[in-house]
Amino acid sequence: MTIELINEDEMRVKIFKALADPTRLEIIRMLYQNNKEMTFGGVGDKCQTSKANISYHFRALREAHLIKVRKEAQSKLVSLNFPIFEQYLPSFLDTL
Amino acid sequence: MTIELINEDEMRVKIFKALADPTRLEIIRMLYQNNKEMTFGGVGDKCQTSKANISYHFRALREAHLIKVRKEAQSKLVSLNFPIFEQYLPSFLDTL
DNA sequence: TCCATAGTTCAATAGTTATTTAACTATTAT
DNA sequence: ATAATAGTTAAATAACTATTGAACTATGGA
Repeated sequence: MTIELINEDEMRVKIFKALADPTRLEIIRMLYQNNKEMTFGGVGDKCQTSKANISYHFRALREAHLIKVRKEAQSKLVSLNFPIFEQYLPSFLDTL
Repeated sequence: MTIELINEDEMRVKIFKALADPTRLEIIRMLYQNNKEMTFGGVGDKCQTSKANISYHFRALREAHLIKVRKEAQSKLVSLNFPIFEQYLPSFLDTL
């Protein structure tokens, strides 16, 4: 567990890069509209791309702190990290 | 003057790409805080990079419809396109 | 007309990003 | 122990992005 020391604009750049992709926008929208935790697989099934690619996109979202992930059995459960959206993009989710 | 036909998510991707850069964030913040039209040169002077590069960044912002530009004499005057921020990123500017 | 100012465009380059395939780890069930 | 399920990692590749310097266009002033 390493500590990241980045300033607010670096954070914004990371967040905007993470959101600047159709697949990742689709994931965010899915999580917002389902309004509950989903498995990586459950999300990935609805995006037509490889599981390796989904894993790549989840990493980008996680590194931007836009999602929270916890492990349960073989699966990983993912949900939106609302406070980050509140801080950096208030009301954005409602525009989706 | 060509017409662009892009859907909302393509628009979001374009906007997020445009904002995912420190120089462009700096420009947006400057325009927001100055709260008035500025010349390209006036903005560029405060960003330490070449005028060619500033021109490149302004193009990215303009293509994402985040700024409005009008020509006056030799100069170009730039200002924020508030309705787009309102539609796609409500309240974002206030977080800067 | 000639010069200065304000921006754009082009080509080159270095770095980054998205995607695929294949091989890997971890957990659960038989 | 083996197999199935769920996800990660690595290498390769193609496409895209940011930056620079030089050459260019357009406008205004001496």
